Amino acid sequence: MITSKFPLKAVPGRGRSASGAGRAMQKGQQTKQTIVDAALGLAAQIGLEGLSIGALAEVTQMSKSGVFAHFGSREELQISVIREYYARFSDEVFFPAMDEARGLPRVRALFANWMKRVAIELQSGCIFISGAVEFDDRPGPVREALASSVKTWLAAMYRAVVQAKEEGHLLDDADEEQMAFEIHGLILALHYEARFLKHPRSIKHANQGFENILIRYGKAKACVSSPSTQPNPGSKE
Amino acid sequence: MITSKFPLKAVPGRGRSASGAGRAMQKGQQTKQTIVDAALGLAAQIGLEGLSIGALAEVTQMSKSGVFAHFGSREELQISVIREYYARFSDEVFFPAMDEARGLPRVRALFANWMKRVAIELQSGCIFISGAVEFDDRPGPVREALASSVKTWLAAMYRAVVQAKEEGHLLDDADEEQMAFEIHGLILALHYEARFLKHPRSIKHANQGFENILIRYGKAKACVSSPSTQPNPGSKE
DNA sequence: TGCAGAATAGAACGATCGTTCGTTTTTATT
DNA sequence: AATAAAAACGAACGATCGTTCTATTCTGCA
Repeated sequence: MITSKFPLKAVPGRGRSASGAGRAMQKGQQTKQTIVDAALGLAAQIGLEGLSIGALAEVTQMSKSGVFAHFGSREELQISVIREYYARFSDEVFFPAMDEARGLPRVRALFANWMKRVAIELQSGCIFISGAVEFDDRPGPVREALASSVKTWLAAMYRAVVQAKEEGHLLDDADEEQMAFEIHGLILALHYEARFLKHPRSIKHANQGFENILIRYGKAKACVSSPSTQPNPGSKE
Repeated sequence: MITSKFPLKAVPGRGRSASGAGRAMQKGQQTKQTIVDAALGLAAQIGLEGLSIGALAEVTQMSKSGVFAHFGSREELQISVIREYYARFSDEVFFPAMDEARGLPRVRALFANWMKRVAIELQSGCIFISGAVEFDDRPGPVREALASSVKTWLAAMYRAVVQAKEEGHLLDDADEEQMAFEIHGLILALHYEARFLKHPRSIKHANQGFENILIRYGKAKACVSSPSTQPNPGSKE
């Protein structure tokens, strides 16, 4: 399913056995990917903490110990799930938006893809959101892996906002960090009200909220809302 | 600790034993309150799903069965915790704000108290937020109790915004539902970035975000930010 | 001071959890 | 086809979970 490689992707060449110079490993990585896929779907519904090796074994039609052997611990399984989620998130949210022109168009694309990922897509939840709540008081490697992924993504969004200001799309007094915070809030409110409260107008509210942020921070001429018809897509990265 | 009664407070007169006309019940309710207090503190840290009767027994220095007997099921314990949280939330956020003048001052007070409750207060989390993530895919009476409490509170905030528009404090084209959504987003972003990411400027961002919402929706003359010095506190309710 | 009933304790249940270990099957290479 | 490593299984472990049951302690009222 995944089509490209990412900084946080699992490194293949770090097997536990120090014997030999790593010759054959095919079937293992393959079923491990199957397990992680199933785990990701499970974690999106019941959370990272709700992930159980027993339930995972049932879904994948394997034995508990067979599943367990691929990770060595439950925490390592959770971390693998986080890495996989980060990879898919990058694939669906970040990279497609890089095709848009630097500045406001790219910020628009990032927000739109983010929204699609968080609430519109399937009925599964976002583990960047559920995980934050589960691990905000629970230190350890899982929390660190999650926080690292989230920070990377939020920093990417922040960077896009900074570029928008550099490109002259935002007012001179625009606080980029503040703007990124408010955008984040819209996504969180969307996730909360759409998924938990089943509020039918959440998507509209999130979109309108984004436009309001642009009314506050954007220069008037840059506030047209058709991101797909940009005149100059070939600007350098 | 709780000083007043609330609509969602536990009803005292529904004991399980149908025998007799319910004469004496003092110690029971008292220790039940102790248990709920401890459970609330525990749930605020590890979530409603993380609540375990065993851990609760340890904290309260009671036996598991002794704790259990007060609720009859884990779900009933969770619901009791939700009711208690709702009561405290009302005490600390809603009712104090009712002393402020109808309209924008009251909206300001509600937001300020909400912020205090969610992030500034102790290091415990907000179960209205963590619970939403835990139960957004888990139907049942606990989810219903939680959603009911949250909806009651969000409706109260929405009502205050509607009143602010009625009082002429907001622009005529202001969408009250939209504005309440954006305010909710600020609180959620504050909770996320302060608690999980430990971001030091989250509180400032939330406050600034609120001011930005007022810039968008409020009439200029009503945008002064000193809610405690209102000229007419004696307007009718 | 008794006495009924409420409140708590204690032990045990079946289930599930993550994990360990020894064995067996499957895989990839010679 | 033979072989060694990798992969998966199956059973069991100690722990903890929510819950049930019976017995004991405590409380409030006559």
